[in-house]
Amino acid sequence: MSWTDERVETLKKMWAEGQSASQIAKELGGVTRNAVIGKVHRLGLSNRVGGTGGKEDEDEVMEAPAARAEPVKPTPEPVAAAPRAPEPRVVPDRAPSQPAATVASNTGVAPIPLRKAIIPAGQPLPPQPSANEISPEALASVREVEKRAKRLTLMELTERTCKWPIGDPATEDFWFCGLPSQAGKPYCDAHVGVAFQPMSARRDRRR
DNA sequence: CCCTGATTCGC
DNA sequence: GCGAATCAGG
Repeated sequence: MSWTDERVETLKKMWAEGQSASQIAKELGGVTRNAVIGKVHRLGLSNRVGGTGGKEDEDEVMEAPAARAEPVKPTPEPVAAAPRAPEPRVVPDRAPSQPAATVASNTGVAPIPLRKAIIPAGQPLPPQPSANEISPEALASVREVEKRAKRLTLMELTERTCKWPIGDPATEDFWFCGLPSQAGKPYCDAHVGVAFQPMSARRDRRR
């Protein structure tokens, strides 16, 4: 494989989107993440944005919120014709017994009724009658994480990537979280927090 | 061990 | 220019 204009373009785009070198390599195919990183450097776009010089994979809740009232990434490109203004979010109907079981065997046929659970991606999330069984902390955490979701497709999921579905399965605005889910669990920490809850917590929150 | 990007250096 | 090997780190 060689770096055709098209492939370079994909590389630039994905790198700008914050995708990891390995993900870009997977997308392109025929190259390793090393190749991607090498190319990235040769293209002179090593520093993602701003140039914090920081490493990667910064967990937790940001660091040093100092003088920062503007988003870090202004998104230079308008992307395609994707009117993702409101960007509806689906709150998966989680159940300890078979959470998002539709994921594993998802053949495109998704639970349509979920559409009812669509909520606007607003800042304050008022106590919802249906989703109020989830702790506010967990919800906040999830929203935060989903911003940084790897946006994996069904095919890209592995044993250690979060399989939490995000978006509307009926549209193109659908992907899987994809963040690390190490402990052999199907979800990342944030989503595990929403998917699995202690019985006591559920009962306490119950009316 | 999983993963990340950064750098080196023979090709 | 390319990218595997290696380094440094979470």
